[in-house]
Amino acid sequence: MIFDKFLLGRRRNQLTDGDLDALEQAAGPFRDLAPRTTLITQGTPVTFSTYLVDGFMCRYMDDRKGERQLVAVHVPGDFVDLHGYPLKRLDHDIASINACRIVQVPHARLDEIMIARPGLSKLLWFSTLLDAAMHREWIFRLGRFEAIKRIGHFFCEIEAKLRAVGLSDGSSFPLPMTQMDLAEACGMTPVHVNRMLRELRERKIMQIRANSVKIFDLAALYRLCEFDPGYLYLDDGIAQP
Amino acid sequence: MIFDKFLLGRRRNQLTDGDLDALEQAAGPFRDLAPRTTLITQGTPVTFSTYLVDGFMCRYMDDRKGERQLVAVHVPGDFVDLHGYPLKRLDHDIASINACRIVQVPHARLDEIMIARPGLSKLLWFSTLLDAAMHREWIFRLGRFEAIKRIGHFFCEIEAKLRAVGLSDGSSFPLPMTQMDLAEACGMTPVHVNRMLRELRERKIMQIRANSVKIFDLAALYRLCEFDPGYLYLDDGIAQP
DNA sequence: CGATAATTTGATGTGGCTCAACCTACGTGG
DNA sequence: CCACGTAGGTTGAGCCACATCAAATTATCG
Repeated sequence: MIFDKFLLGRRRNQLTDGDLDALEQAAGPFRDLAPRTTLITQGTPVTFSTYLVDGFMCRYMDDRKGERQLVAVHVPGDFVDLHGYPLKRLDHDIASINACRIVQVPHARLDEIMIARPGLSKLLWFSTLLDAAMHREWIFRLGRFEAIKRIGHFFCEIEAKLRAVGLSDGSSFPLPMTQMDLAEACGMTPVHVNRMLRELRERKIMQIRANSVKIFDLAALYRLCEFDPGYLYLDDGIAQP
Repeated sequence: MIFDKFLLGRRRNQLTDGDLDALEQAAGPFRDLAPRTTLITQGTPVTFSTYLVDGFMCRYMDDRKGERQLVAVHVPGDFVDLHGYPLKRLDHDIASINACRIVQVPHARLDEIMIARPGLSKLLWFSTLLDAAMHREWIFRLGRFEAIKRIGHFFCEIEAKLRAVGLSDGSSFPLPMTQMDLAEACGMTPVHVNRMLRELRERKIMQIRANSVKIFDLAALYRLCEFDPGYLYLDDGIAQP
């Protein structure tokens, strides 16, 4: 079962057995990625899409001075660059954060799915729009939140996504990101990330160390960052604080 | 010809006459919207999607204190909330900026298109992913650019989009946004927007007044904001500075 | 165990915010 | 056709959140 986490927590029940079979048939073999490996470079034409089986990946853009901004962080069960199928080339880079396992689906196979399986096609489309919804929330966060809320909100999102696929129990979860990574995700400097993490720790809300996050008070974290998981389009009951 | 601007400048030639007919058949009658009218409210289930024939619209989210962040600005030829079709409800509000003309397409008709026209379906999917690509650029802009580049980059994007549908000649175009709107789009205060606009004026790069933007030196503007229109997925030759 | 990456802390600078006033354009009604 | 109200735009003064720079401390791993 390669796609056992795909859309888990989100309309998974609309995937028929036939749909799942079609996906499994379309997928290539498992591939392992070393940590911090660039998989796709901006602008290069792409002919397959990548599904993340295990590990964490990210998408990012660099400016002229080499300053990096993450635009997405991906967890197991995510179709990392399914948007590359209609787009044909990507406007950003994609890389692993830690050691990852992926499978790749050739776009030619997706063409067959588009013709034969409109229901599955619509769900694939839906999954790319989830990313767009998260993009919007990131815009909101960067445009209107101060540093501590930006960081906190980011953790809320990752926690909710991981919970949906069974990788968080609401009080702790793995996260192989450095403070530099967090800074690149939240539009701030690593130094300031460090100070904000200290504040979250001192306020007994949460703590991050050794690639693992501990949440002491998820309700307080939600409150602090005005977190409302509606934009993640999760099935009811998932991601309550 | 309702959809004469749809995907103009972007793979328009992949739309067959049959595809266009199917779209025209699916669309309801013209509808006129007064300026500053909310069309869709966050969270409400949607059963149709809106295509913008004329005017400017925007999508936005508000925080607890009522501070607003725009997440997209739409121009004629945009399918404003096509993403509502797979998503079924929206995570943000949609409103007109000035007086707009729209048509609406029931989602039931899009279901028929998904079954009968995989090629058109893929182009519709593509058009929603254009918005996602713009979202990513907004994230980048908010996370890594200082105020003057944020504003300038926003103008570059709007100009390029308008040029693709024939509404800008590269040196001037209509834009019915107030400085407050610009502030909400660029994650800053109206006061600071005003100062940055003054700087752009004094540096003889561009000027905005009476709902109209004049660009004195587009190449300089591109240079200032590191603008690269690649993420707009325009056909070659459009949007050169 | 030494090299290297990551985290932590302090001191100082500044871009953009806040608050407050004033100015200008424009639509409406007397 | 002018008086007035209102929305939008402009400017100044002071302040603060976050950046920058620099250095020390602590993990991590071959």
